[in-house]
Amino acid sequence: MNISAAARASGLSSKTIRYYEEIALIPSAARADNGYRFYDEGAVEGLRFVQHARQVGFSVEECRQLLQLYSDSSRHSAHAKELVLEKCQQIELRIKELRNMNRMLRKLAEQCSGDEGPECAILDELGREQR
Amino acid sequence: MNISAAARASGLSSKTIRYYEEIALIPSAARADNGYRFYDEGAVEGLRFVQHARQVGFSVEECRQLLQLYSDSSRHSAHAKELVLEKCQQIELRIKELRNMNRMLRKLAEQCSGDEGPECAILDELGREQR
DNA sequence: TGTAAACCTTCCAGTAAGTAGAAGGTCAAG
DNA sequence: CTTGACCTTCTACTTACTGGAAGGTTTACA
Repeated sequence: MNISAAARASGLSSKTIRYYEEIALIPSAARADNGYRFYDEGAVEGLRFVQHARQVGFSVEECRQLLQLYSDSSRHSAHAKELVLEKCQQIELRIKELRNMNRMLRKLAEQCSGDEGPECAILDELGREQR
Repeated sequence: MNISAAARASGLSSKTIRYYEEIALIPSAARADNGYRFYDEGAVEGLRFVQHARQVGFSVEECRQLLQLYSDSSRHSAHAKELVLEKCQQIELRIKELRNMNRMLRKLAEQCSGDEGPECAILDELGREQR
């Protein structure tokens, strides 16, 4: 399986796979005689693992930790669970922040007539002092 | 008012103010004889404007557009309102994405016993094929 | 046999929005 | 006169890739 097939199989792009190898997130791929990288099922599993972890919000560095756990036979599942629950909390916090922004934006939009005239409560409000 | 007072007054850091000047988001500050930047109320208003716009989720480039509107006497308030509502939608989309991630994370956490043993549904699941 | 498309390789540069730190000048207080 | 808190510019680092250039390989087709 060459890199673009591995990309299809894992949901990553070829570029991203090379990048992950470069930063040693994944081990260096084996090479064919012509210098092309090739991937077996085990290698693709590692790629998928990272893709899924990234997809649910883990950073690349966090993926590194998860991969270590993945290949550590003496791991405690509590450790993985802790990482997942912590990530949950981070995401919930971010959602709260975004909801707050949205509330402010809607308040701004409400105050603006949205017509052809130049007077605009949004722009006025953004320049004003208080919170 | 020197840069750190302007920073306090606007809610930005001195570093960020210099950065915004460097990328020409805000006009170059006036200079005192000693070479220090100084800011009058008008300049601080510009800084506050950007701080508020960033706070509600506009990118620096979007701030540039908003500042143009801000200083355009022939503007239509509809234009500002449109930018705000579009940003609302972007944020709502992002919230949906984050909620989806959270749902997946919670599902993973549920399946994991979270004990001292090595078998872990989270890690298994991340390496597995399907969605 | 030639060639064109579609792969692959490496390397360099750029993105967003700052932040950190170094080296050095200035100013106010005691 | 020194100490600390300012200020200046400059360079480099961050995150997680993405784009593109230059060049090698493989495969399909005329």
